Amino acid sequence: MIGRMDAILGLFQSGARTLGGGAPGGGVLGVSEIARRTGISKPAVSRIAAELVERRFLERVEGGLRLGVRLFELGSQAAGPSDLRRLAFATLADLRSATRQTVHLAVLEGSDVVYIEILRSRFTPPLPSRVGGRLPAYATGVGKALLAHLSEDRLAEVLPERLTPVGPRTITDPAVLRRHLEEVRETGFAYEREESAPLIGCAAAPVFDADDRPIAAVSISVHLDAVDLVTLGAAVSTAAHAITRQAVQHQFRAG
Amino acid sequence: MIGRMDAILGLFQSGARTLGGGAPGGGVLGVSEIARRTGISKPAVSRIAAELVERRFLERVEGGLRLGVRLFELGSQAAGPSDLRRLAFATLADLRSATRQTVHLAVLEGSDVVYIEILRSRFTPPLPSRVGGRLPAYATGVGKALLAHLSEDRLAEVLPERLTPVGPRTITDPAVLRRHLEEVRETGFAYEREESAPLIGCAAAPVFDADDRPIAAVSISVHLDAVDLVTLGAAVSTAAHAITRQAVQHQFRAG
DNA sequence: ACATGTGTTCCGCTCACCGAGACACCGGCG
DNA sequence: CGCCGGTGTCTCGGTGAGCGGAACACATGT
Repeated sequence: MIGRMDAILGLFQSGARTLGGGAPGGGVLGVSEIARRTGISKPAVSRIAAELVERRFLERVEGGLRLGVRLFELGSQAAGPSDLRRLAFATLADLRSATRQTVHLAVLEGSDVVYIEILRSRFTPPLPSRVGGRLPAYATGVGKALLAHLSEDRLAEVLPERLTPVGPRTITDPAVLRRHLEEVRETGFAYEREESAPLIGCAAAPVFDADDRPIAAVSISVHLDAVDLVTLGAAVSTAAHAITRQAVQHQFRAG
Repeated sequence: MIGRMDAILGLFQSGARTLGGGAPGGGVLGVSEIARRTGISKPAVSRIAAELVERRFLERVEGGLRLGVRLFELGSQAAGPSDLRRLAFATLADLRSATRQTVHLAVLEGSDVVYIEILRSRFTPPLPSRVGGRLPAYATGVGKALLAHLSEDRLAEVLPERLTPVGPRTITDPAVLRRHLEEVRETGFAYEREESAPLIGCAAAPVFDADDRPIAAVSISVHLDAVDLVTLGAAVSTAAHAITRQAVQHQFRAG
């Protein structure tokens, strides 16, 4: 049963949602704990885990199991993210050296945002984001840049009815968020102040494919009183446009 | 059935073994083709694929299926490779700037070598290796550095009885390989000339964990008549030792 | 019109997977 | 020592999930 396997593997990445105090050591879980958290019987977990270990989807280590090298292999070959990453790298690097701040590239996945690439800067305080990590879309700059360009019904099915705060000033009122997204659509870029992490703000802009569907978003994160967000918005917009051009040229399509 | 899913996903990465003429566009396969290549019935493939798409392990694109963003997420969180990568990065970067050549970090996976990190150099001709890609261990420098330090029985179960050539001068005689590995064990580093790719050679050295089990290997690849391999062997050895120290310090264990 | 490819749906049979329970093992505590 | 609470694995009988042949709908090209 694939669903069960999915549930099991999901536990290992759930740590990514708890970005704040997440253990960077890499999640190690035991059979019993997995059984408890997923509701699957212990024998079943043991059996499935054994098979996943055999195929290197999991790895046995002292104290339990963790994600295996096979997933690393498959993940590095996932065409969507990898292509986008390669395609955008030069532009992102330019953006970082121009602004001297940390640059993010992310895609929308369900109601979350998944980080595809992160170019860190010494001049930006360390951020909890990780490549491959998730954050609720409505709480991040990249997320809002993407949400703003969804069709009304797509947006409805993607947005949770309850917005739970992840930063000091996360928007929790859906109506406020709607108004916010409209503004993003008009100005062409999104900004965010302390909605995902304390003292951190960012400006973000969407990247489109040939059919004008949003496929990703770029952002620059800064310590809030360091730089003017509007100036950054301009920079991030031109970078996003540049990546859009390359995406179109390489016939990159939305999933 | 997990085995079937594994077989299906495996098809998408099999391209990595055909490094030479591999399509970098990212493999796109149709249901029928998957059914043909795996021997699974078409309805079964359709069903399994549908479920994998739903869970984002696969992605529907024009013309078929390809690896999905979920694998990217899981892969980036696979603790083993990611930790090793982070741990070794600074040393590898130093090694590259010291030698001005392309640097590889790889682990052993079955009888293949899987590349964990690649730092490319302008001064080395472009190589077919990719992060997450595989190559038979016996045909690469990193592979031989790792094989040399396996126990006799581990080696026996890992080595295929028929060594098929992948480069102009791949070693195909098991006896020759054994002698070669012994030499590697004595000198502490491995070298390779045109065994994996034409005109390319490399020097490689193993990284150990606290129990002296080999966990990874570092290599420097060069255009053959550019640099002396023995000099590189010294450089790569000291780098490997440095990474070993860090691995021990961080209590990194072999899978 | 046909032939040949694609991918999905129907449906009855069967065997692989499930989970309760028992088991072996470990370390802590009295 | 025995007892406990924890871990992970094994046995085993009953059952439902997943299997594949066949038929289907939809694109191609001739």
